[in-house]
Amino acid sequence: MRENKFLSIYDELVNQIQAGKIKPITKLPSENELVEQYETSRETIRKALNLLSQNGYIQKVRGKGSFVLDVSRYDFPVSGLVSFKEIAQKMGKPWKTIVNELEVLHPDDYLQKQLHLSSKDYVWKVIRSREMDHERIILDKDFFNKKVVINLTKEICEGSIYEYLEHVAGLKISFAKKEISVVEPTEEDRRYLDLKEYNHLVMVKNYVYLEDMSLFQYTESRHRLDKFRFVDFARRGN
Amino acid sequence: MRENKFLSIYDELVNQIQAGKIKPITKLPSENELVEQYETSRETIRKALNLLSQNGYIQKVRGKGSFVLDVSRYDFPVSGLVSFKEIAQKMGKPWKTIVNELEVLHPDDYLQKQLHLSSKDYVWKVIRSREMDHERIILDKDFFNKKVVINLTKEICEGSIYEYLEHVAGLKISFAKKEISVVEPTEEDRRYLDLKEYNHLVMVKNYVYLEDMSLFQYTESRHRLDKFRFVDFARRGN
DNA sequence: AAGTGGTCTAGACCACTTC
DNA sequence: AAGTGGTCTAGACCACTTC
Repeated sequence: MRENKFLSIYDELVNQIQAGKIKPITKLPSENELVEQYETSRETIRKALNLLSQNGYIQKVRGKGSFVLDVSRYDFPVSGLVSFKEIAQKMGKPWKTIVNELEVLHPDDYLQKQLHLSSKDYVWKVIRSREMDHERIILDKDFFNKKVVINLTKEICEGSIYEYLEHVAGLKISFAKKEISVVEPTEEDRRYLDLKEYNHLVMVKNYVYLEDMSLFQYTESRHRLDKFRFVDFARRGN
Repeated sequence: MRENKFLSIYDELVNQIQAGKIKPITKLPSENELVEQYETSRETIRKALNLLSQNGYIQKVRGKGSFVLDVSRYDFPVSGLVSFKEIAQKMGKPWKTIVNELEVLHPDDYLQKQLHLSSKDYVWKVIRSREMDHERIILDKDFFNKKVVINLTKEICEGSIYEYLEHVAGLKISFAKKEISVVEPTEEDRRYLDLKEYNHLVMVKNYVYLEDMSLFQYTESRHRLDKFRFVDFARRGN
């Protein structure tokens, strides 16, 4: 009984929806019925249902009830923070990460501005090529505040840096801001990517913040045009 | 006193943060203090604070308090549903919408699949060029289920169709799914856009759902590479 | 030990939908 | 009139942080 009550109710309902035990378009039991089923209070049931709603599992309609949405249509994760490793594994394709550069240096002007640092600070610079189907299609340029990320190795960078930071280093990532735009490739891009004839690439800037509100990571993910795909799921209001 | 209590508290705090009366990094009054200030219950204060947190205004830390984030850094709206009109006005540039095509027709195979319709149904087809700084940089191809959107005119399409649908037609839009990818321009794109030498464009597919869970709109927004920008703000966990 | 936010309860009144 | 979800209250206990 360690887990929160509303979370375990949420988990149970998610499982039933994903297993197809509760079918799309059908109505969930009413909040009062769920109160009896789970022997809890209405506010606790409502917390579970609001989570389901926020995550796109149900649609609540005042006066009517909660309806199950067709989850099978959303083939991509809702969350905005997804690692290359997760995506590659989901797609079931052969993938590899190549660590091109790994070093500690003082941030240049641009990086000072992105990470809110001074020229006397230190940052980790990690340049990695992401290979899928034997083509290098993504170039990830990660910069970490050295004060926050003390230690990094080639082995860590070949796996998922996120997994290391969250589970081993114990960092608590709270939010991230992404900016997507299209740019012309640099010499570096041509060196580390199999760019083919494409003369543009999609750049995803990523600013990552910790729980204490400090910005500790700036990343540029540079994607070959033909392999780029981004999915966003936006709810309006409640 | 028509508005919800938690919403008016939320609005008041947002105003104070945006006006700089509550400075970034400073701590908000504790929940118990706010309970006294606003003469309400703690759960109501918590609803207001959770909204602030979800919308990126504050960061709550267990045992410590709620901290104000630096809002000035997020120059773009958090929400995923933004109309061209809103963006253009925000940027303060001269803009115009040109309605190229407006008609009712049976959906073709592709559209039947996108909108889950049959060949016997009817859809509105709206093709609009979006002009900013005297260049046509976005081509919006909107398709609406005729059963839902009964009436459309050239005048409506020249403004914001969203505004019309939500405020005049009374439709309640609940969520939308976006897919961003890069494609080669078609003959249609070349006809309706000032494409310059670019031989790719960014395509944003948009699936829009009503409150009753029905999919009623499919849109392709086709952006000239150099003018495309998308910002996403993702919170992790609570 | 005192203060913080996170969870939970049992009750109330309300607006909206259905019949 | 009965059922639905939305808001609100006044209280309780808890885990975590600070001193």
